Amino acid sequence: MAEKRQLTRRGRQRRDKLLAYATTRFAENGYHPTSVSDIVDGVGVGKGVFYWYFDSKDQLLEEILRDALRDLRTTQAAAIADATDPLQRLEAGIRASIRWSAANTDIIRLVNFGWSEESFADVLRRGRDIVVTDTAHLIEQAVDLGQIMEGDPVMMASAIRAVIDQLGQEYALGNGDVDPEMVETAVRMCLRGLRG
Amino acid sequence: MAEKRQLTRRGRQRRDKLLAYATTRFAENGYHPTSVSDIVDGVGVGKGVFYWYFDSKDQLLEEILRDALRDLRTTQAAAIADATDPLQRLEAGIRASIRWSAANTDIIRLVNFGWSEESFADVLRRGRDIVVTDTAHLIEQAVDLGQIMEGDPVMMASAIRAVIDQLGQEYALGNGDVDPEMVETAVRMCLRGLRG
Amino acid sequence: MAEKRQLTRRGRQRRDKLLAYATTRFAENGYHPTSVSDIVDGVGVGKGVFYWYFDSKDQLLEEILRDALRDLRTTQAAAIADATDPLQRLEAGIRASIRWSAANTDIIRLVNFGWSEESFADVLRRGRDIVVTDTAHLIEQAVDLGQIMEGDPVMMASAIRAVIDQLGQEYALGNGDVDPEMVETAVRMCLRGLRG
Amino acid sequence: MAEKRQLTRRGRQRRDKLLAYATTRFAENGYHPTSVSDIVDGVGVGKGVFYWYFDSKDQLLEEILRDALRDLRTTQAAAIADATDPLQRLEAGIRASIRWSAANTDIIRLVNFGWSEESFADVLRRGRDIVVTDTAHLIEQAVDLGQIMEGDPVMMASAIRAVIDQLGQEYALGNGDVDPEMVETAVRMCLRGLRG
DNA sequence: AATGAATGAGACTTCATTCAT
DNA sequence: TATGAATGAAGTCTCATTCAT
Repeated sequence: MAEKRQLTRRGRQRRDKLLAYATTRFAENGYHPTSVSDIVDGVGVGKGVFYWYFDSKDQLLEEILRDALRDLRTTQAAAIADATDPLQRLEAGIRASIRWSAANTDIIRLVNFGWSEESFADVLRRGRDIVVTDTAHLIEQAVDLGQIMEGDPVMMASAIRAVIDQLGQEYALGNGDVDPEMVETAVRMCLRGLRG
Repeated sequence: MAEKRQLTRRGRQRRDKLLAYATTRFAENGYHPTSVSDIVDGVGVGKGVFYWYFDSKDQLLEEILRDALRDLRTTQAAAIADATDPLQRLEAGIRASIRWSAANTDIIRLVNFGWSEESFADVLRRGRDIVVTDTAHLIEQAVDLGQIMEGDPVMMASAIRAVIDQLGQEYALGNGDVDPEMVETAVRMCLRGLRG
Repeated sequence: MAEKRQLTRRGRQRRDKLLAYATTRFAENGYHPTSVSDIVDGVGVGKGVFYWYFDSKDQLLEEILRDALRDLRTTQAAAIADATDPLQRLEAGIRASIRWSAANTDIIRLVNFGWSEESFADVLRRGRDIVVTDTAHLIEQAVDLGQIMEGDPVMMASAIRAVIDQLGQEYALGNGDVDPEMVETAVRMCLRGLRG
Repeated sequence: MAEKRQLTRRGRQRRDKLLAYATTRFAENGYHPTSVSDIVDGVGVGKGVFYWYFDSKDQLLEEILRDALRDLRTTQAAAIADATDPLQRLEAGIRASIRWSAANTDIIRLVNFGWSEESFADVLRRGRDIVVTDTAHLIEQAVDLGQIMEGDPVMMASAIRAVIDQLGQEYALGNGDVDPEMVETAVRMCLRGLRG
C-alpha cells in the first residue's frame, strides 16, 4: 500500500528524509537497537508518519538495500561505458565501485548486517548477484582475450567485490572522499592478481 | 560473575553445548531474532541455566566472537610455524585461514553481524587488529626482502583478509571442506597481486 | 455539529451511502475491526468527508441503531393498524417483525454487538423498550379479554422478540425473503404458548 | 504453546483468575475496549503473565466461549439424565438452561458479542450447533410420540434457545438466582407452543 | 544447581481524529 | 467542500532478565 501511494513533492521529501535518517541511525546504532521511535523522533515527526510512508521497519531496510544496490549498479554501468577494452572496463568499474563504497560507508555496514538475517539476505542475494554477474562477464571477456588468467569468473568477481567493500569502507576519509593510495592498492591487488 | 565461576566437568560441557547451539542459531536466524528461550529450549535446559553460565545474551556473543578470533590466530600461528621465508609463511597463513573460514562459516556470519553494532564491533576491532597486524608484519618482512611491492602493509593485509573471509564463506562445501580450486584462486589473487 | 448540518441533495446521498456501506461492513467484519479508512476507501471518498457528515465512528453506529429501531417501530405500527382485535394485532406485528428481521440481518447483527458495549446498549435500551412496550400493551389487552393466559406482559413480549430476532436472522433467505414455514413456526411458538 | 503448558496448581489458579477477571471485564466493558493491560492490572500481575498463560487476547475469548458452551452442555446433560420421557427431558433441559443462563449472564453477553466477529462466530457455531442439536433430538423423539406438533426440530430448538438466553439474561437476579415466575413463563412459552 | 513463572520496559503497529492545502 | 498527510495515544505482544520454589 504505502509502496504505491502517489506522493506530492513535499511527501517525497519527507519520505527521503526518513529514509536518509534511518540509514544513518541503522548504520551507527545497528538495525535492531534503532527503534521506529528513534527515527521519527530524530526527524521530528509523529510515529504514524513512518507507517504512512513505509509498510514496516523491515520493509524500510529492504528498500534501503535494494535502492543502494541499484544505485551501485547504475554507477558502475556509467563508469565503464566509455572504455571498450574489457580490462580497462574492469579497472574503471573497480575505481567507480571503490568511490561509491567510500561514499556509502553507511550502506556497506547495513549490507553487512543484512547478510546476517535471512529475509534481508534474500534481497541482497538478488541485488549482489547482478553486480557480481556484471563483473564476471567482463572477466570472461578478458579471459577470452587472454588478458587475464583462467579461473572461475564468478569467484574472481566475488573476491574483487570483497576487496572493494572492505577497503572502501575502511579507508573512507569521510564526506565521500577516498585515500587515492588506497584506490591504487585495491586496483593493483585485483588486476595484478588476475593478469596471466 | 559467571565469567570466573569454577565449573565442574559437567558444567563445562553444558556451557559448551549452549555456546555451540547459540552460535548455530545466531548464524542461521540472526542474533536478535534468536531469543534466549530459543537457545535454552533447543539445548533442553531451563532458563536459569543460561544465566548461571553467562551474564547476558550480549556477553555470550562477545565470548563467541572473542573465542573465535583467538582460535583463528592460534590456527594461523601453527600453520606458519614450519616455514621461514616470509612469502611462504604468508601463503601458509592464507591457506590455513581459508580452511578455517570454510570450517567456521557460522562464525564469519556472526562476525559480519558483529560489525553492525558498536558494542560487538569493539570486541572485533581488538581481535581483528591482532590478526591483521600479524599478517601486516609478514608483509613488511617480505617487502624488506623485495619479495613484494611496496605499499601500506595494513591495507594489504586487510584486503587479503577480505578475500579470505568472502571466498571461505561463499565456497565452503559444508562439513568444513573447501573447494581446492577456490583456495588456489584466493592464494593467486592475493600473492600475484602483491608480487613486484 | 454534523448532526444539524443542512445538507444538499448530493450531500444526503453521500451520507446515506456512507451509512449503508458502514452498516454492511460492520455487520460482516465487526464494528471495531472495521476502520474509518475501510469505510471511506470502500465508498471512494476522502477521510474528511466522513467527519463532515458524522461526529465520530461511535456516533455513526449509534445513528444506525437508532434509525433501525425507529424503522422497525414504524413498520410494526403500520402492520397492526388494520386489525382491531388484540390477538390479531399481535400476530400481525409478529409477522411484520419477522419479515423486517429477515430483511435486516445486518442490523440484527449490529444490535447484537451493540448490547456488548454500554454506550451502545444505552441507545438500544431506549429503542427496544419502546418496541417491547408496544407489544406488552397488546398482550395486556389480550389478557384483559381473556384471550391469553396471565403473566408478566413485558416478559412475554421480551420472549417474543427473542424468537423473532433469532429466527428472522437465522432463516433469512437473503435479499430480504423469508422461509414461510419459519414464519408459521414463530407465530405458532409465540401464540399457542400464550393462549390460555 | 501456552495451550499445552503443564501447569502447577498455583499456575492453574492464576490462569483461572485471569480467565474469570477477563470474562467479567469483557462483559462489563466490551471485548475491544478492555485492554490486556486492564486485565493484568486488575489481577495485579505483570503483562507477561498474560502471554505466559494465553497465546493472545483473541485466543482467550475463544477459550472462554468454548469452555462456556461445553459447561452448558454438561449441565444440560446432567439435568435431563433422570427423566426418560422426551417431553419431561425437554422441560428439564429448559429449566437447567435458564438457571445456567441466569448464573452466567456475563457469558451470554460475550456470546452475543462473539456473533459479531467471524473468528469468534466460528467457535460459537460449532458449540451452539451441538447444544441445539441435542435439543432438536429430543424434539424429534417427542414428535414421534405425538407429544408435540410437527415442524422443523432445529428451528424449534433454535427458538427455544433464544427464549432461554433472553429471559435468563434479562431476569437474572444476580448471584445466579432466577425469578421463579420467569422460569415458568419460559417453560410455558416453549412447551405450550410445541404441544399439538 | 535447576526450573520456569513472573516481570515490565519497550518494540512494532494501528487507527480515530485533525487540519493544512 | 474535499483530500489525504499528519498526529500520537493506545493496543498487542516479545523478551532479556530475575527470583521463588
